[in-house]
Amino acid sequence: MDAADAAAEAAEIGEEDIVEHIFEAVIEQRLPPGTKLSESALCDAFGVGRMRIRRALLLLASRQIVELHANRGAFVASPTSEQAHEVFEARLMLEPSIARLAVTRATDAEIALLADHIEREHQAHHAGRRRDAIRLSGQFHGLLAQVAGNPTMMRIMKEMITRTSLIIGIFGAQDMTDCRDHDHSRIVDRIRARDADGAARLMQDHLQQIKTDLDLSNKVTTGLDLVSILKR
Amino acid sequence: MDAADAAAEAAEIGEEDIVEHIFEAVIEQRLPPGTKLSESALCDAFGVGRMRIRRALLLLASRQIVELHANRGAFVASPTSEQAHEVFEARLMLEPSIARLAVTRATDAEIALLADHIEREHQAHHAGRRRDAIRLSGQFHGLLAQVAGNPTMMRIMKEMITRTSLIIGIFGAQDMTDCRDHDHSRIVDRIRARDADGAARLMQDHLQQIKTDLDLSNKVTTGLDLVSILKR
DNA sequence: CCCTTCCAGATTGTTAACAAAAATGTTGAC
DNA sequence: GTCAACATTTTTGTTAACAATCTGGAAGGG
Repeated sequence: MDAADAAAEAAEIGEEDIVEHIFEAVIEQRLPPGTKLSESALCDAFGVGRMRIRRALLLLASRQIVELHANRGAFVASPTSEQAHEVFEARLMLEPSIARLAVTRATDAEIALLADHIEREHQAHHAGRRRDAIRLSGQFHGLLAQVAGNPTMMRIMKEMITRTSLIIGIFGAQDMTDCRDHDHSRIVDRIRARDADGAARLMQDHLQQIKTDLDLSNKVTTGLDLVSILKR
Repeated sequence: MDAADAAAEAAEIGEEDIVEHIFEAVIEQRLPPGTKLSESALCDAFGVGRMRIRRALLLLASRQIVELHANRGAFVASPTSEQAHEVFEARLMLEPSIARLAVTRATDAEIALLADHIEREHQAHHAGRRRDAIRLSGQFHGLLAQVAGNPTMMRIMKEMITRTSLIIGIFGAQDMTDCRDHDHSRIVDRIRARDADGAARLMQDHLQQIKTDLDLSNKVTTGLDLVSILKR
């Protein structure tokens, strides 16, 4: 259906669209880490030539969302526990500051938008729509970066959020729903109250919580590991 | 000579090398903003096929170092004053924290490396080797990110540093030597003293100083501007 | 029975020719 | 003489065929 959908769009489908599509799929954990992304498969999935796919994969690789192995193809990235540490360290540096900025710059309309987003998160969570809940949970952090009003930062955050999805897919407990929407709700409360320090601290606690919920001693699920495991 | 040099390497020259080379040239302000990067020129500059060049340009575009205009070609990016604001806002978020991390993690050997680097900055500055001074000044921030020990952050910082070079090229005064090496020296002093707060504050002041030295009311120097300027 | 070696199939990487678009230069009419 | 339309040239974008590499399995030997 993806193929039909994409083919229906027809006309012009740029590599940016493909990148966006794959980003979404990774965030929703429909593409687990280590999944092979063969060129021919993607070609008739999106109904475009090999060149576009190749460029899209290169862009995704430059964003650390896929890994390119020479003569072997493209695979959805499998972050190591070290990389997971890195990502959370970076997010802990950035996102409290982003929350501060959001407090400063959020218009009433944007606050309403955030509240609405949280409502949808809440609904998806209670309706058991796990996939939507995961996606919305990630998108909340992206929305916050958008409210902060810095496109450069947004781009960085989009990468971090997506990589976090991969990390949770590898190291997270199965019942874990990424972020609890309650944490998000409290952050928006602080934004509404124009409490920059409070929002920053809540964001820090929130990220710390997510990180400690992970089991960073687990190992990767990529093909190369099977080799090293089964070699014994 | 670049062509001969690159051709001499021969054998295998990956797109990463090309990207790195262009990064360096941009940091040293040998490639001013708006410079056209025609494929054929790059082809015989690096002695590789058009495909490699194309991939390198795409990677550079994904890092906001070059702009790709459809059917027009690739140009060295010309950040707007808004984008300049964004970059400094992001750096002001990141680098104080990076400085803190560096204080925590720097080994004695790394501190010696930083001191050595500053010495070279000092020499280049006083010898009037402007190009070297600019490059070393930028590299100091990269080195600090390296000491902080987070590759993900290093990648982000490399992009920020390079974009800052472009920004200074557009909005900076001609006599401006990017960062004064004295600021860097004081930061390393704080690292040596294991004073995280001090290092972070100095870094913040340092970046703020650079930003206020810019004249962000200037306009771009790209081809499109000539049109609007000469139209009168 | 297991291991190594080799071959067929499939997939990726590269090259070259081709198509399309933009920039440039020229001609002709007003 | 100036402007506009047209033709040429250059540059970028795309496609398709070709080459190189890896995967998986089968055959052969230990």
